[in-house]
Amino acid sequence: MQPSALPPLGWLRAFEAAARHLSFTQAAVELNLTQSAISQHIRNLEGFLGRELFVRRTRSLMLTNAGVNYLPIVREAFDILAAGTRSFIGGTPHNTLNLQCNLAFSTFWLAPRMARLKAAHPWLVLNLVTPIWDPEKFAHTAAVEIRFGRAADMPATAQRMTRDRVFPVCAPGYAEGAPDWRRDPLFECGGIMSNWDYWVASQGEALPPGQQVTISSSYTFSLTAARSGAGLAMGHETLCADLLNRGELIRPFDHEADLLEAYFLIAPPERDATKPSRAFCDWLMQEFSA
Amino acid sequence: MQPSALPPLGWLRAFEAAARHLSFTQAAVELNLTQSAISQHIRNLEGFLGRELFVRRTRSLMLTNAGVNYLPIVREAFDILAAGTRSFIGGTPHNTLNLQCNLAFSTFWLAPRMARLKAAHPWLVLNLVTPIWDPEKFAHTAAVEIRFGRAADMPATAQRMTRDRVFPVCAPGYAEGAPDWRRDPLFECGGIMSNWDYWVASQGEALPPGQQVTISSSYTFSLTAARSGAGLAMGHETLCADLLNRGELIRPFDHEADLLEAYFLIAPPERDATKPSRAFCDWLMQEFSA
DNA sequence: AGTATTGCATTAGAAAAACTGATCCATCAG
DNA sequence: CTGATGGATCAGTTTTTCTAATGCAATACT
Repeated sequence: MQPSALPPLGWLRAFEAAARHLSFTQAAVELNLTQSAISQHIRNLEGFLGRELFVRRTRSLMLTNAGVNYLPIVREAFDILAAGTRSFIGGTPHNTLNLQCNLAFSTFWLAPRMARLKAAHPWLVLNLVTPIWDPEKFAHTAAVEIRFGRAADMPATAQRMTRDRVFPVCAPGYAEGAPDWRRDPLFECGGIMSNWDYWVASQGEALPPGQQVTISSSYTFSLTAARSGAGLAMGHETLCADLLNRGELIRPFDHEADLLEAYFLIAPPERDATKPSRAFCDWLMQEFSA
Repeated sequence: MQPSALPPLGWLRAFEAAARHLSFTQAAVELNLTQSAISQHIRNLEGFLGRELFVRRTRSLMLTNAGVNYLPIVREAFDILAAGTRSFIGGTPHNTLNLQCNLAFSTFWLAPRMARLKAAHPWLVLNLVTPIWDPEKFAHTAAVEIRFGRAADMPATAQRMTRDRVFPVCAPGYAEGAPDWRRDPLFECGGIMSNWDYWVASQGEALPPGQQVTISSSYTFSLTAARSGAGLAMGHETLCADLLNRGELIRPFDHEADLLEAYFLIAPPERDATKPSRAFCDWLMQEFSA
């Protein structure tokens, strides 16, 4: 982060207010300043950014395109700071939870259980953040994060939620009911240890030299490929449970192995948890223990 | 927004740096200030918030619990401002796109097509923001938003993507192939016009007085209910296409009606679009025209 | 047309803040 | 016991922010 790349808060605040009112004078009233101060702040900000933010016509004020694009950025940052600071100071308790998790968990585990969550905590507003193809970026955003990986890679506060098994899965009618992992197309997602090599090795065998595995960047893709009948994917017990139950996927082989990774819950320490984060975490742990 | 509830940017910056280095002196070096200045800023911030942020022990510095909780808020706001401002000024071009859309679109349309997107733009990093049970909160965050609703409710810049039809859907084996919308459980999501009443009325009939519709807060829920064999849901052509193709849902009745709502793409104006947003929007429109 | 009004720009100076440098104090290492 | 480390404090300076007064251009009104 290059902190020097940030304009002073006051300039931004002036910009935000002026953009909202489309009037420097009005903005000045709102911020308890003079119109002169607003004018200067805007000018400074424009100088800083190297672009005009407003079109000043004699009687009316308009945002330039640049202004239109910059406004949401500023708003967002303010919202976060304001909401965070307020709830921190002890003002309005928020009922919104920012939750970060990966696409596969969101699609195959969370989405089907959303109705249950809603039933348990009707007041809870969830905001789901799903970084795709960028698992490294652990958002500062989210109050609660669900992360997939090995225990060793987790921070000390992470709580293990799952203890999975892995096994191949495919579409019901695939290969007329006679799939063969030695020949058929195999799918898996990159960056995890519990892959085809691992499963095959766990029964004392090895993939034939010619047998290639298609590696995708998200678990969702490989599961989707298998579901659409493209081949065999390595299934994780927890995420596949629903699909197996509904008969959208089947297990063509009996052999299964331990999933070396697991889903972990990373949440603020108990005593500082907010109401939404506590409610969600409790619900989550309960779902997993059931 | 109560702007007076925000501490000055400088204080926060000092806090962020000090928390990172766990040292006022180090933070001072990073920010090109004196240790004295950092110390004062932190003290001011602590006074403002009414809580201690650090535990000062003679030789070492620790964050308090309050500090630990406040840090992510500050980081997040900075990240947004820094990233936004930087890309705005024309520094590092970002390859990340923040996209906001609802859960149903994300689950039933986007997720299955993610592999295609990845193939078309391998460099693109997507960050999906899915507000659940709070459709009103249009994130300022997202550079691109996909919003569902009536044309009249959209901003002028919104681009219509879909022109859908609605029709009932249910699980393949439901009611032994003889479903009856006059009697069976009906599901729909609240807040949209193209509901059961509308579809029934469009063929000149009316729901029997006793016939109740279960209203859920998200389209995903009602579709999931139907898919699991709980009853009949009102299907939208675009979102159900995949499920119908895969045979997970069927259309028990022929009659269909126009979907009064549609999905709209809300994106920055062409000339100010960033590379990721342009790439994504182009891909999206192409998918829909195909 | 002439005048009043509205609204942003500009300037100089006052007020407030941020910052520094010197110094103090507590703790820890040796 | 002594020196070094690292934060706290304070007085004074520098910088930024803000105001008040004024100017200017365009519109509204008579």
